[in-house]
Amino acid sequence: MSLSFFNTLTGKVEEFKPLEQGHVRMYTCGPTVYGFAHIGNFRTFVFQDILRRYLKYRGYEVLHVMNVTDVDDNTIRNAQAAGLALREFTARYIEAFQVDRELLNLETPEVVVRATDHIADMVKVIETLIEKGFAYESNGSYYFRVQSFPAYGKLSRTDFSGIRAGARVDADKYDKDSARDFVLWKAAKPGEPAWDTPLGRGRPGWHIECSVMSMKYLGETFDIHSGGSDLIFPHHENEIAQSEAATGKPFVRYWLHSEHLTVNGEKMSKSLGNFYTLRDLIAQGYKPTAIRYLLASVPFRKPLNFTLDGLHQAQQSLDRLRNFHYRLAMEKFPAGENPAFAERARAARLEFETALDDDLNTAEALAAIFNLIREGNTAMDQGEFRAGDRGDFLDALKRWNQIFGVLDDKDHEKLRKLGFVQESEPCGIPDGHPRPPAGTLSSQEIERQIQEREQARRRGDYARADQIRQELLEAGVLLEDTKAGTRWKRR
RNA sequence: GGCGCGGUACCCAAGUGGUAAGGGAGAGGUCUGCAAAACCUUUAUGCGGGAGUUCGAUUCUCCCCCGCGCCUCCA
Repeated sequence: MSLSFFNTLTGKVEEFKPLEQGHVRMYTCGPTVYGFAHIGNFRTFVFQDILRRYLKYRGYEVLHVMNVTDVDDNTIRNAQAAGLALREFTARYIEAFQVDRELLNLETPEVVVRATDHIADMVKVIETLIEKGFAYESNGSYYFRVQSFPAYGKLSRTDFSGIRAGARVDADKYDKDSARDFVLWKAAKPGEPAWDTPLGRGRPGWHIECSVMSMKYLGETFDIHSGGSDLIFPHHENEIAQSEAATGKPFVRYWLHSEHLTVNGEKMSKSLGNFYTLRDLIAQGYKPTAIRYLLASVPFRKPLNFTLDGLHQAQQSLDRLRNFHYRLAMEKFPAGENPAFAERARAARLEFETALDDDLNTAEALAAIFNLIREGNTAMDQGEFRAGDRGDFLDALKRWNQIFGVLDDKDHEKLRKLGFVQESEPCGIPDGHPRPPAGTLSSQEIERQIQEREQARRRGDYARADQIRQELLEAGVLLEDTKAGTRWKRR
């Protein structure tokens, strides 16, 4: 089976064929930087990350552009509330977003662009739309005339030909010819940031930035555009209208939309106030990789109901994965090899590739790797696994992890580096179980104490050995005595 | 009202016209100085309800029930 995606535009799963062989040009809608992103936002960003990783895995050269919306009603309002200039205010949350991305192991797109760096480009496209008769001016603002673009509604499968009864017009804010028309350029208001342009003094509307920046870096027609399902209408519908009206060419070939993250069965959103940021969860002692695992484990087109219990389960699953990886890497096996295991590892690889080829079915890809783990453990327990089989299994895990990006536990290092781990500060109590303070001991110190415990064990001083183990546990470090030696984990 | 998504074991969650992946949790077992951890085994005659098509449906069709999303703030 070849790589296929569900395309919102056609409503079907379609084989993916990029415009240019071997190259993929894709645009993803990034955050509006007026606060910390919440994990609902990150569900989409994790999906987009898995998408770009898998495209690369499949041998494509990926040119990925992501935008940052740094001017809109929300950013302006919050910047004013904070008493900061817009640019200064948004810079803080852009930085926070980058920190969160690093914690979640999200790859950096080839091009990251800010709306306010592209005002002139947007003005040019709006001028083109005016020249071609798709846009009009009203009280210093400019609007796209939806009626002039017959294909309007093709993405969201909505028929706008009839007059909608009860449609409300926000005429108190702006003057539009029709309720459906959307703003391209907003006339300056007192006290708001504004740019002096040939269109007059004002600021861009939200939708125009994505059209302009995507086409600037990717061309007038490109392969993939993705975002959360709430962007289908009106944002992406409007992008299509603006872009295709301006160029006369198809805008995007494959539209990919992720379903929402819910909490208690309701969409997680800032307006509902029912959201968790990454930082909220870290403060409660949860690991960023566990969050990534959870967000990645449900296929992107399925709703995902977020619970702390679910996050705990994700953490446990991740431990199982890492335990096997550790055992595979560290345990001593008899010399030789068993060809059946090389074949088994290869089969597992094909299974997860087939799963991901099918519209990025991450749940099946997980099943493929867990089946390999179980069979590997059994073979090791029964003494059938050979030293020469190690490489094949490691290779399968490594390839799987190129997509999932959760196998290595760098959480503690990253949290420390990024200033999240305070010396001697205890973790919270996430699920009713008290947790010992974590992060106060360096890896070197832990290793040293393990050495000391080993010596105590060898001379039969189990009282001392158990004391060290207990002390480490109280410092948030769990010891495991395995055949391959003593292993430690931070809790 | 229009459009769309979902309802699978205690929890999370795949999937197929031919008889239910995987993970968590629970239970049993193995290993270990001890404990912990780890590992193995095990847990749905059943896939929201009803009718139909079929040799056979959880999977297709129709009707119904429930939850959620979008319908110019929103990943």
